[in-house]
Amino acid sequence: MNLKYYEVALLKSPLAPLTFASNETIHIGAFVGVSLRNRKSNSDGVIIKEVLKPDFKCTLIDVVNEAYYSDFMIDVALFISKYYVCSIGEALGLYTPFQNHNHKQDIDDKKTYDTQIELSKGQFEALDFIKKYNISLLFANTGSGKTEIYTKAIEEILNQNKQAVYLLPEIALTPQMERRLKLNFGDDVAIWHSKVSPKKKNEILENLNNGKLKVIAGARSALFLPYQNLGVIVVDEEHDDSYKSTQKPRLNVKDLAIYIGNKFDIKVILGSATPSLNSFAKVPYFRLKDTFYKTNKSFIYDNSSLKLNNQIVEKIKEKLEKNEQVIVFLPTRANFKYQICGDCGKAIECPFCSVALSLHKNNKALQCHYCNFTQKIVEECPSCKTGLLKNYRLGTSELQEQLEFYFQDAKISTFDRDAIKTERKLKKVLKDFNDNKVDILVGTQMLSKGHDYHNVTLAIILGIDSVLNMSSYKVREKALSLAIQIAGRSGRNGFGEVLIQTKNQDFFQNFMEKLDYEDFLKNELDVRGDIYPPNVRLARVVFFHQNGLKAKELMDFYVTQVLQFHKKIELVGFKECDVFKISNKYRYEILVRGKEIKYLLEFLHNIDTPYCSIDMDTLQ
DNA sequence: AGCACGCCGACT
DNA sequence: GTCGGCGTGCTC
Repeated sequence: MNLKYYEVALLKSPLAPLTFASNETIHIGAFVGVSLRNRKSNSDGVIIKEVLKPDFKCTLIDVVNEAYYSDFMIDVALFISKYYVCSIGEALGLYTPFQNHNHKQDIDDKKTYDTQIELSKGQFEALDFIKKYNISLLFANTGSGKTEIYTKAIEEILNQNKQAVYLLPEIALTPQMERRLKLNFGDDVAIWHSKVSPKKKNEILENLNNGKLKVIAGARSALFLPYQNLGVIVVDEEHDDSYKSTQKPRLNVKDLAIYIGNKFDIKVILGSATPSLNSFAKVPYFRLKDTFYKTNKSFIYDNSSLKLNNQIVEKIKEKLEKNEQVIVFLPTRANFKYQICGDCGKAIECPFCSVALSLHKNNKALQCHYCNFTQKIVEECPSCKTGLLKNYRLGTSELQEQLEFYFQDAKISTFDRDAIKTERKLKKVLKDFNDNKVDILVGTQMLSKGHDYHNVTLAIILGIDSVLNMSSYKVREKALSLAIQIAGRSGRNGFGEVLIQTKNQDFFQNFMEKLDYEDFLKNELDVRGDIYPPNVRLARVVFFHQNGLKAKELMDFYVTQVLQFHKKIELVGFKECDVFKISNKYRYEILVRGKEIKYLLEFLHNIDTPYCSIDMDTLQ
C-alpha cells in the first residue's frame, strides 16, 4: 500500500509535531484525530507538512475532519512558536474554538459604505498619514477624535470588499462603543470577547465564514478568528499591557499585528493618547493634538502618604455642592492589602503564596490575590496569638466606605475587578454614572480604559507612587500614562481639576504640565539607552517547582548555560521572584537581554524543562 | 514481599 | 500535558 506521511501538530500539547501516516492524501491544515501510545483518548491535531517515510514506525491517522486551518493561520502559528517559544500545537491552539461549517463561498453583493463622518483638518491629515503607511501609530490626545479616523479607515477597507478587526482591551468593549460601531456599520459588525456566549460565537463564526460580517470589534482573541480577507487591524489603546498574554504562549497581540501586517500586506493602525515607548520608537507616528473641546486643566499636588485627608475631602465637597462628579483612582483592590500584627510585626500570609492576604470586609474574608485562597477574618495574630492586627495599604472598598462617612448624601460606587464581575454590572455602573446617579466613582486601572465621563470635573489620583516603585523597567512609562489617562477623564466640559497624591511631584508636574507625553517618550528613550527596550530585547524566564531547591537548581543551571554558551546575549540578573511562592510553587527568574533576536531565541529555545515560563519581550 | 509515592522520560 | 516504568522507602 502507498502510504503518505505527515507531520501533525498536537493541539494544546507542548510536544513538537509528530509524524503519522495515512492512505489518503490530506491537505495541509486539515484538522485530524490521532492516537498516541500511553494516551487513553484521541488527540486533536493539525497537518503541518508532508514528509518522506521516516525510519521509525508510524501509526495511522484515525480521523480527518472537515474543518481545517488556513495557510495564514499556520504561518502565524509558526511565527508565534518561534518568537514566543512554544510548540506549534500550543500556538495553533489559539485558533480554537475553530470551525468551518461548510465551504460555501457566498459572494456578497458588493456594498458601499458611507459613514457620513465629517473630519476636521487635523483628522483629515491623520487619515492621509494612515493611508500612506502600511503600519502607523496614531498618537492622538484624549478627545481629538481618534474613533472617527479609525472609522473612516475601516470604511475604506470595507469598500475594497475586505474585512476589518478593531482590537480593544477587554474592559473597553462597552455597549456604548458597540452602539457607535453599529451606527456606522449596522449588522456588518460584531463584538467578540471571552464573555460572549458559545451560541453567539458560533453565529459570528458562521457569518464571518459566509461573508455577512465585515467588522469584528474585540479583545485579544479576536485576532484569531478565521478571516477570509482581512484588510486592516486597528489596535486601539495600544499602550495597554493587556495586549500581552500572561499565559503560554505569552504573545503580544499588538506586536503580532505588526508581524501580520508586514507579512501579509494588511494595514495596521495603532492608536493611543499615551503610546508605548516601543511603538513610538519603531512605528511612524502622526501626532494629533487639537481637541474638540477646550479644557482648562489645573493640577493640585499632595505630598502626604496614601490617605484620605482634609484637602481631598474639601475638594470633593466643593464639587459635589456644584453637582459635579468626581473619579478617584487607587491601584489597590479590597479594603486593605496587609494585616500586620502590632506585637510581632508579621503579616497574615497566604498558606500557598508568599503574599499577604487582603482584607475584604464585604465578603467577610481574607483573600489571596494570587491564588484566590480565602479564609475568615481573624481578630488576633495567628503567629504570636497575642498581638492585635493593624490594617495597611488602603484599597478601593475601604476608600468607598471612608467617603461614605464624609459624604452621607452622595452615591459612591466602586469600579474594579471585585465590583465589576459581569458585563451587565459594567453596563449598569457606567450608565448610572453617566446618568448622574452616581457622584463619586472609586476604581483601579479599570477607570482609565476608554470610557467617556461627561460631567467629571475632578480626578483624584492616589497611590500612584506604588506603581512608580514597582520593580520593572517600565514603571515611569506605566505611572505617567496611567496618570495622563485618568487625568484625561476630568473636564470634558471646559474646566477640570486633577489632584495627584505623590512624593514625586517634579516628575508628574514636568511631564503633565510643563512638557507633554511626547517629550517624556523622547526623554525615556534616552534613559533606557541600550540597557532596556526598545533598543534592546529583554526576555524573562521563570523557573518554578513545588520543591524550591529544584527550582533554584534549574535557574542555576541555566545561568551557567548563558554564561558559558551564549556569549552574544547578556545576563541582566537572576534571583528569587518578587513573589517567591505562588500556588505552592517556588519561583526563580533569569533576565536576559540582547541586541539581536536570533541569539536571544537561540538561548530560549535551548531551555528544556517543563518547569519554566518563557516571556519574550517581557513587560516586567 | 508488597505497595504507595514521586521522579523521569517518552510520546511518531 | 499525560501516561507508564521504576526506584526508594515504609509497612505488614
